[in-house]
Amino acid sequence: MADKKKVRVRIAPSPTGLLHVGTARTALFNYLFAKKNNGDFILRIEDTDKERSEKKYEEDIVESLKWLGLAWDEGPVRQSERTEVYKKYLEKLLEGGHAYWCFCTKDDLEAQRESQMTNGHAPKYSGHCREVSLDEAEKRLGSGKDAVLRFKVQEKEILVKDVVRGKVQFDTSLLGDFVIAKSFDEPLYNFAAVIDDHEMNITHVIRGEDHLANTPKQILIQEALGFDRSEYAHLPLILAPDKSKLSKRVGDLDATIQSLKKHGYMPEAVLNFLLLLGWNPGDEKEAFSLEESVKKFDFKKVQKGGAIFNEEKLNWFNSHYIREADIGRLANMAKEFVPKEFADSSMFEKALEIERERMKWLTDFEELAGLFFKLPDYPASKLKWKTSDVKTAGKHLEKVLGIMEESLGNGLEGRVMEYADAEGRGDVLWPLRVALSGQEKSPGPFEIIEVIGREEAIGRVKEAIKKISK
RNA sequence: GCUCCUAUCGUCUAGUUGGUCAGGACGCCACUCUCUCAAGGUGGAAACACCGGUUCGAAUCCGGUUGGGAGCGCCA
Repeated sequence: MADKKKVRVRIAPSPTGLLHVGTARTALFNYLFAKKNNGDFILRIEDTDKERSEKKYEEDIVESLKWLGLAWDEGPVRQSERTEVYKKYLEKLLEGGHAYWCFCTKDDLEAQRESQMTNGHAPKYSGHCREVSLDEAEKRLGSGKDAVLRFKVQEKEILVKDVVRGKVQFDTSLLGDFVIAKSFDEPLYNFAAVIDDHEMNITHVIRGEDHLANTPKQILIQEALGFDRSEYAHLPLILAPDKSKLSKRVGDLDATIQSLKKHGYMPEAVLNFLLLLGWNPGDEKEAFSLEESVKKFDFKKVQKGGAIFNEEKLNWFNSHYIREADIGRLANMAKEFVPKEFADSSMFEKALEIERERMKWLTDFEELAGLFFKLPDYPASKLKWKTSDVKTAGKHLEKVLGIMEESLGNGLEGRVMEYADAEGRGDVLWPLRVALSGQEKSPGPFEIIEVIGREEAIGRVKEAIKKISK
């Protein structure tokens, strides 16, 4: 049958920290590839390390992925709940002579590693326990000796066909017998990942380049177990501005999704930014919704070199999406970042609509929009237009006040503008706007009136006139 | 040290089979719009790491050099 296997990919983070932006991008590319091919995207929690894994981090992974909108089709599957599965294969490997018990102590291994390094060799396990027979090993185990399971590495050349990198060759004689489990109940990453990818019918392993060196080890295990080899795609790394692997912080941001969320970034901005880090659509379009990305995505356009995390560009995407977003949706997101009295106010959405084009982050709203809710205190001198004086400002304000009091319904803006055009826009509009906002920089006077209402506006103008006459 | 990966503006990148004023975006600068700010519009500065080859012609093909990164765990 020539039927192609259904595409199945996975994102497999370990819950040892908050979801990293690098992991998020890997998740995105997995998601895009899966959806593009009508395949499945699976979430697998790699929590075999009991000491370092924490439930709260798993929760963060789930929450962050949801926030980004990267919906998975299966999972979360936890490796910690699959020890029986791994045990079965561990036994099989042991029986087949592909693995053996190793009784070497950590100290011995450490000393070995160091001497190898100083002698200019790649650190590699000596194979010391390789010849210990299974009977003998079990005897020692029975007498309470500590041991780990090592994989017997067959020395050979392995050619990996990587979707983004092309052919990559490895010499496994450099590897040394690596540890695949601390015990029957404690499998380690390279082993557990292979078992799961097989059992879950993963067709394409899409992951960060930092895993490239693990690939030959995993292929060796696959071969020993008679598994099919999956397709591999190793994504370039996201780099910090100093070109090192992006680990902890970028500016005052943590390199985690949670940190981005807290700083007032929109999920679509983060996604769009991550999408263009190491991938390009082949044309000059830059703004992509998740749906559009799915249609456009292609591994041929994935970059090979690492990409620096450019905060400025992320910021640009963010302000772009703040301006573009559906106002109701934006309001919902912005509510988390403003005082309750703002969020509950009937002015909230109108104010947001006006201030959104000035916002770089959702967190900007509170400061920008404060003037709507409470007129800031300001000195009378601020009402003076640059080519004029305070007294003239007062005169114009009196006149505008008159117009405002007369214009009950519409027509206010037209009439004020008519007056302003006659008297000089700056002379009229500047004092008006400062009277309404109390600030040198603000939205236009009519926008402010639209938000705070005519009555409040009249009050503020009267206050300005009072300030001047004092 | 060893193995692997990688190399176009400051940054993200376009550049299918060699011929482009080396294109776009972010950022930066100028101008413009404008009562201010922001947004918008227009324009500008800004790159093929280096050295050799192959060729009439190389960012593109080949070789080397240098730089950068990752990995080398009883972490993932």
